Amino acid sequence: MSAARTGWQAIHQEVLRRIHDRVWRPGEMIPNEAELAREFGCARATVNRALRALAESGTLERRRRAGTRVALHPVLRATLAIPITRLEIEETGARYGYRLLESGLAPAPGGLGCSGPDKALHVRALHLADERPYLLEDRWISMAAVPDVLTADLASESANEWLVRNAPFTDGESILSAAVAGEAEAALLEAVPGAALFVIERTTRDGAAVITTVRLVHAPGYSMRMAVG
Amino acid sequence: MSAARTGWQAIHQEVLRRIHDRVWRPGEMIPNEAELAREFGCARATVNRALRALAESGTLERRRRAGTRVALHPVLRATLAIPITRLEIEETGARYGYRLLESGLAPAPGGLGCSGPDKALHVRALHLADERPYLLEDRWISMAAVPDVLTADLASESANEWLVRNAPFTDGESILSAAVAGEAEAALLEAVPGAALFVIERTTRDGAAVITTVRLVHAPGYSMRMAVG
DNA sequence: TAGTGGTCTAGACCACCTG
DNA sequence: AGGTGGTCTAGACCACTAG
Repeated sequence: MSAARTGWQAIHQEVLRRIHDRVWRPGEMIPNEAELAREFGCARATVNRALRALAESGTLERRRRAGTRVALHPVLRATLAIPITRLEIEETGARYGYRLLESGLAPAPGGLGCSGPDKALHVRALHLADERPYLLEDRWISMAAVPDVLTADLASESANEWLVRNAPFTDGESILSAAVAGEAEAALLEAVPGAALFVIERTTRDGAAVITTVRLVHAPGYSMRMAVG
Repeated sequence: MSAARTGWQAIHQEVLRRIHDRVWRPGEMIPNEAELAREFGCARATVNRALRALAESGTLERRRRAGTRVALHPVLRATLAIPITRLEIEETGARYGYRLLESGLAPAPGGLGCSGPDKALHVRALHLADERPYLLEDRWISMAAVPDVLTADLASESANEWLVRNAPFTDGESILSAAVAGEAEAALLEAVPGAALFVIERTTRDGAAVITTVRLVHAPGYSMRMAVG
């Protein structure tokens, strides 16, 4: 198990047990750090280490002066690892394939960049698993933010992978949704028109500047697994 | 900003800057804690605090004896808050509505429980936003794990909400996918048959015992936003 | 303004693992 | 075998905020 007989993990575990067993109920205050340190016979810093971990995971709510309480709405946080598409496919044991469909400069669409009509690189590509369509990628890359992308050979390496290695970013967001396959998409993904497709639209930024916006359309049958807890 | 002139957050920020500016490149080793402590003029524990945070976010990889290196594949972790459905709807400013469709005991389906054919409570319900269908919930609740659920009034409070308050869990998983609306689902969600629906299948456990398995089918147009970074 | 968590320190010992 | 991160300690000061 993840048990620990000593140290901050033991305290972490014991606090979790008390919450689980309703010794400390949601919304209730728990003793302060000094008190718990006395109870567990350790330094306050050790208690702090355990309670901080529980606060970071959303189990506890801590505020100076106000003290520590059990979170009222156990805000579940699901964590999702977003790998490079090639690795995602190879991890399933399938052979990875990649086909560049289209690549060219074009005026950037609305969302990309902030200062007027920037130039952008528009790339469409298909990722394959065991020679079968797996993911359709439709991407805009800001030339202002990543001019070097012109030197990349996007026929042999996906924009996804090149960007991960060469375009540092600070933050971004993803929007997940479901969409019906149109005729064009269906043909590329070897699906029937009308099939349900899992779509991810992701934007990544470096500070305020948008680096890239991408629409990822998965072949039918795709599902995304997330751990909870 | 999230800047900090002193303390571990300053070190956290400076390390991020060096990675971002490619002073330390992906896969490269960085100086050990003692060295950095000398450079920054602080205690080793302070450096440890900063580097540990970066390791937890996947930016650094740390191993005893081997040292600390910049993560090779910046494993993006997207965090998703899973609120109570009622709160999720109310946060958009819409009026929340709830309609219990069906509730009854039945032999548990395959995945639920581990020891033979357990009894389970099968609940189907519809969540509404501004009187319009928002989410169709089809849930199995293990009677072995949560016998008290029989005392709940699932006509006035959703199983979702009752479970969050009364059935502590330790872990679980969610699977996201896209599905085509069948006739029955379409009717309930006031959608056209053939529409693309966003589906979440979630299982939560308490230790080894499954508490509940639920299939959540969202009305067309639903999307889920996740922060990246 | 007093009490709480947040952080830092200097030192120490330990667990792990690579070379 | 020895160096690395992981952790603990005892004490101190600081930052925030409820009352």
